[in-house]
Parts: sequence; C-alpha cells; structure tokens
Amino acid sequence: MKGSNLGEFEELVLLMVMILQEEAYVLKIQEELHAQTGRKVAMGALHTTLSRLTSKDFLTSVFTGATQERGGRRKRVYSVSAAGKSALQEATAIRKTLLDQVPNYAWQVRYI
Amino acid sequence: MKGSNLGEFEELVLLMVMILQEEAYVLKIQEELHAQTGRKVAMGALHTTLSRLTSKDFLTSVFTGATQERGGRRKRVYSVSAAGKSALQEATAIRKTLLDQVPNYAWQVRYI
DNA sequence: AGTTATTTTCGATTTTGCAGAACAAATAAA
DNA sequence: TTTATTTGTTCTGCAAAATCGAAAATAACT
Repeated sequence: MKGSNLGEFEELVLLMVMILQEEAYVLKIQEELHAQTGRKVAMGALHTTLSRLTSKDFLTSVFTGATQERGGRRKRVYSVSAAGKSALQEATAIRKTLLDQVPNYAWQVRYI
Repeated sequence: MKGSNLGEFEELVLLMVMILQEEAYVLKIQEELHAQTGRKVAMGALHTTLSRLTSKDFLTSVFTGATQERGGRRKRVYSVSAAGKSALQEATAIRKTLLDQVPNYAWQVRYI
C-alpha cells in the first residue's frame, strides 16, 4: 500500500489502453487520445510514457504479425497488467472519496 | 480550451483546499492529505505545489491574523479560484468519460 | 533577550511530460 | 531491384512537476 502514484498523463494512457484493447498500439492511442481529450502528443512522447509504464509493470506488450497494408509494420500491442489496474483503481477511488467531501456539490460533474 | 493540465499531486491539493475551506493552510493540508490518502509529504513539497498553483491562478490566499497559541504564526489560507475549479472539473470530466468507455466494468469503482 | 512551536523560503534532486530527429521495416511504384 | 512512402521504434534532450532537507522568519511565552 505504498501508493505507486501515476502521473496524470500516465493515467490517461492506461485508460486509453484499457479502452482500445486489441487495438492498443501507439498510433491508435495517439489518435484516440487526440480525439477524446483534444490532446495531441508526439509519438516519441507516447513511447516514452508507454515504456515507463512498462518498466513499472503497469503495462505488458506483444507484437502482432505485420498486416498487408502500405507500410504496415508489425505493431506492439499493449495491455494493462493487474498492477496497472489496481493503481488506476486506487487513484480513482481516492479522488472519488475526496470529491465527495467537497462542500457545495454544484460545480461537480454529475455521476450517473 | 487549452487544457491547462493539472499534475496529479496538484489535483489532490486543489481538492484538499476545497474540502478544508477556511482551514486550508499548509499544516492542515499536509495532515489531512496524510489522513485521507496515506501520503506523507514534506512541508516544502506542499509549499512548492501551492505556489505553483498560485502562479497558475488556480489558487489565491490571504493571511489570517496570528492566533494566540504558542508559536502560532499567522497562517496563509488558500482557496481555489474559478479557474482552479474549472481545471479540476475538466480533468474529472475527461477521466469520467474515459472510464465509462472501459469494457468490463467489473474492476471499476462504483459511482453511486 | 532567549526559547519554542509554527510557517515560509531556498536550494537540490528525481520523476514525468513532451518534442524532434534518427533509425528500422514493410510495401508500392518506378 | 532500387527508390519512395508509410508505419512504427529508439534515442537525445529539455521543461515541468514532485519531493526533500535545511535555513530563515515570525510570533507568543518565559
């Protein structure tokens, strides 16, 4: 219970990987991250975060066989490990707890 | 809509300030942060974050008159600005949106 | 004036976030 | 069968965020 805190971007990336599932490879992640959060990050940036998350054992990855598209290299597909999920879970839970204690709920985002 | 992303610790601090209200001064924040999240941060760390948030205009602060306790200096009480609230709101909303797209809700923290 | 508790300020360091260029692989086109 | 083009990976490097520890202030009480 040390609280292996996730950086804010790391957290977004973990979420995207969970959402994308078998489609969780860099380009897709980058694209989807932009579509959903309006954030456009360089590929290098994403790779750095991805490998940092991997060395923290929050992500694992495997190569898929190359497809027959123009320039279609084999892609590395990521998935969130159990540790990654619980880190995410913990961060979410803590914030939820705090959020519930904020007086004047007016400003809050409605759950439900 | 630039996405003035909050760091993960910055976000926790903003939340604590909102929760603590008139009691939002460093020592209290530190103490409460530890109580609620199990995280023990050094005072210096907190001050750095607090002033970063202030220069981003997410926090404002005023001095209270010193109380009559032994060693009781006047404390600087913080409060979250409108900009701070919306930054918080935005971060929360984005994550909520993503969270809702994660397949296999089982692992998720229940809202409600 | 000196002691004591509380808060703020000041380096210094590690970890995260992010960009861009160089490199590698695969295929389409010339 | 070379060359161009697209897709993906690695490397280098800097900026911003997270932290610590110690030094300076400040305020009451002796």
